[in-house]
Formats: sequence, structure tokens, C-alpha cells
Amino acid sequence: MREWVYINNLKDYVGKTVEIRGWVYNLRSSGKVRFILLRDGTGIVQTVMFSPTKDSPQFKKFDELSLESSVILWGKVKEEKRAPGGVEIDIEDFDIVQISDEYPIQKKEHSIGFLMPLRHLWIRSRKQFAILKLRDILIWKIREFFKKEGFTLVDTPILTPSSCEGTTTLFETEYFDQKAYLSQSGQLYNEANAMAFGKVYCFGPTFRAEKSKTRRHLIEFWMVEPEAAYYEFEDMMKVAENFVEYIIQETIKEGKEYLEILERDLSKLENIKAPFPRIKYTDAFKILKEEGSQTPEGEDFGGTDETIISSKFDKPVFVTHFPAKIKAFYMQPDPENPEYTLSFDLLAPEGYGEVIGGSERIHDYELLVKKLKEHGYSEEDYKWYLDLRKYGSVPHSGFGLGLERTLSWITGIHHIREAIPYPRTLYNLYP
RNA sequence: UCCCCGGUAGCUCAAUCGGCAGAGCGGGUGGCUGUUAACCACUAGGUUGGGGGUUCGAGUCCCUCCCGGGGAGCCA
Repeated sequence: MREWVYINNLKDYVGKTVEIRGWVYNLRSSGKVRFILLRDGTGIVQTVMFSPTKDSPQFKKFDELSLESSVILWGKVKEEKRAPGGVEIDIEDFDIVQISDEYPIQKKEHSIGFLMPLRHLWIRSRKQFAILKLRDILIWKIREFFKKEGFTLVDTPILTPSSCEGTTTLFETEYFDQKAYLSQSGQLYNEANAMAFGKVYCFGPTFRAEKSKTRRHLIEFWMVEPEAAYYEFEDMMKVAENFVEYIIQETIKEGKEYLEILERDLSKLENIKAPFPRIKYTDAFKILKEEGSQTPEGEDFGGTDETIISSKFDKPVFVTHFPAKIKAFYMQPDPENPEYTLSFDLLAPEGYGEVIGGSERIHDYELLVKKLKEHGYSEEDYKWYLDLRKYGSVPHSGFGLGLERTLSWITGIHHIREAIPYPRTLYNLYP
């Protein structure tokens, strides 16, 4: 295979003739000068050609080009202050691979209703490209953290026989002659895995058939969920804050060039260092009442409530000890007051809301059976899960972090649908 | 599911009290030796989301349906 050079490496080739393979990002011409802005997935470079006559063969070929046409180009790399990016290529020749049809996305504002059905093309745009590059970096940093901390990746199934939390928001599908459900969380399997491997995590897509229609919700989203045996409530909160500090700081370090494209105010992120403030649910409600929230105590917070609480802090804030009746059946009751649980949410600043939900899990067999029944689940369906409390049960804790919410926060974007390549939202299943 | 806003050229939008359907961008043609979402000139481009109603006359008012956007609830 013949070798070619990627645009992000061009500065190493100043003075040399290189081959570039890419797509036309923009075209400009001014009499006897022609510019092709070429993009190749690693960056954009301006290329230029001159001709004393306007009907040279190269100019004729240039005039055939349209936006997003695919092109292989040869030319000499030079430093050029006038060019965006600092280097430019003097075109020696180029081959057209394919002339693009008239490209629907223009270099101007478009409505989201226009762009969403063109998502497969929209991801070529600078901002969308930058967001998805940061997603890649963030995912690697998440894996890196758990690798360093001695957690084992143990994958959990996507097709599952029963629910993890509630049944109203499950996607049901046929599984030969049975019913199966798309996973909402790998947590129950994580608990089994933690009893085998000690410290584990799973990381994959999860599905919630919620009819939610807000900037913080996706139908299909990615969640990373650690779970550790012998880790109690406080231990897991420490993991959570160290984890968040690590993935934020490492991602902004490695993803600087993309955050610049997005014009993200980095000072707000550089401040995200553990430890994070903690506030009990009941105390959070005192704040909410002072601020005039209408949410009745004992209920879960609304999105605006989360924003009120998080605006009191310049770091993410833990809200802890939620009432048992609004939380999942498996959460360990607070020994000081069993109406409450050893649970925690982490609220991100700047209105990005809940990015983590976690808890210590019930490890006592009798108590877990009692809670299962109270929540109306069948003991039969959870037989395997109950086994974990029969064969060497230990205290254990875990949490889940929503990837797209975290990425929205890091990138500073307004709507979560841009934090995943192909968002599944209430009304969007295409493309 | 509920509340609010919207649907006019390929795109983003305008159209005063109900009175000739318009602009910018994009497309096409021509011009320009350093453009930065280039610029200049010319040019083509319309079932005003569908159906019904009121009126001499409806993009505009009324009814209804469809589609989109924003928010709420629920959650990560």
C-alpha cells in the first residue's frame, strides 16, 4: 500500500512533498488563485494553487469540485501564517475520487430538525467532530482509571430476563418463545461479578423506554458501573470523587484542541478536584424550601431542584441518604434511620444535573427478600440474585455514571443528543 | 401524557389592519493573483404542512389533523 500523510502530522513534513487523502471542507477562488480546504478526519489544511491563465487543466479540475468531494492530493508543505493552522500545501496535482452531490449542510446556522435526520453527515462538522473526539478520549480515561485502581472489566448482558429497577421503562422484545428486555443497568450482574473478582466494572449501552423529552435524556445511553466487594458507603463515595476528578482532569488535558473548538471555559473544569462537598437529602430540602421549590419533601428532586442545589457549590456535590421509598429495592437502609438509605447522587455544576447515582447494597438475605416483596417483585425472578446473599455474602457498593451527561458537562454543550454519535431520543430513531 | 411555541424557495427567516409572496445564504453563469462562513454582478427557484370553514379577497382569522422544537414529569 502506498503511504500518505495525515493532516495532524503535517508540521513534521515542512519542505517535503506529501500525499493527503480527504474530503473538500471548503472551496475559495480569487481569479488566478484557488484554495481547497481539505479535511481528513485528523484536521483541516488549506491547500493552494496558482495559474497564470484561468483555463489551465488544474483549474478546470478545481471547477468540477463541490463541497465534500473526496480528493487525493499531492503537494509541498510550507509554513504559512495566513493559513488557518499555520501550514499550507502548494498543490502539485490532485485526483478526484468522487464528486459529491450538492451537500445539504451549509456553513451557516441550521435548525436541529434539519440536522438530526442528517446526523450521518453532521458528524463531519467541526463542533460535532470535536465533541465525538472528546467522547473517545473520555472513554479511554474511564477505562484507564479502573485499570489503575485494580477493577476488572466484566461485561454484563444487554438482553435480560427481568428488570433491574422498575418495569415501566423497559424495552420488551421477543426471545424465541420467551420475553426478553433490553438492559437498563448491569448492576445486578455486577454484584455477582464483584463476588467473583472483588472489584469490577461494566461499561456499555443501556436502554430506558422513558417518554422523557428533555435536554438531559436519551433512550439509549452509555453507563459505566463499578461495583466492589467489602466496599461500604463511604468507600464507594471516595472512589466516585477520585474517579470524576481523574476523568475530567485527564480529558481536558488530552482534549485541549477540541475544547478550544467548542469554546469551553476551562477554568470551570480545572476546579473539579476531590474531595467534593456532601449534603444529606433532608438538608438539601431545607435549601430548596428557602429557594421556594414546590417539590414536597420525601419526593425525588426535579431538574430545577438539582440546579438550585448544585448552584450553591462550584464543585460537583454529593446528595446522600435518600428516602427508601423513592429508591431501588436493593439499597442498604441507613442504620441511623431505616427510612433512609445509604445512597448518593452526584450533581454536576452548571446545571448538568445528576451524573452519578450509587449506593451500598443490601447484603442480608432476609432483608433483601422483604424489600423485593415490598416492591412487588417475584422472588422466583430474582432467585439467582438472592443466591449472592446465601453464598458468602459481604457488604458491597457501587455506582453508575452516565457517559453522555458527563460528556455534555465537559464539552459545555446544551443538549445531550450531541454527546452520542447516533442519539436515540423519543422521536428520533433515524438514522 | 401534559403545557408552550412553530411549519412560507434547498437552508435561515421576513411579509404592518385580511389586500401584488420577499431577503440573505446555497445552486447556476460571469469577474477578481491570498481567500478565511471570501467578495462583486447577473440568474433560476413557491401546492405558504394536509383537510375543512368565514370572507369580494386568507401565508395572515376559526375548526381539525399531521409534523417539528422547547419545557414538565421520570431518570444517569
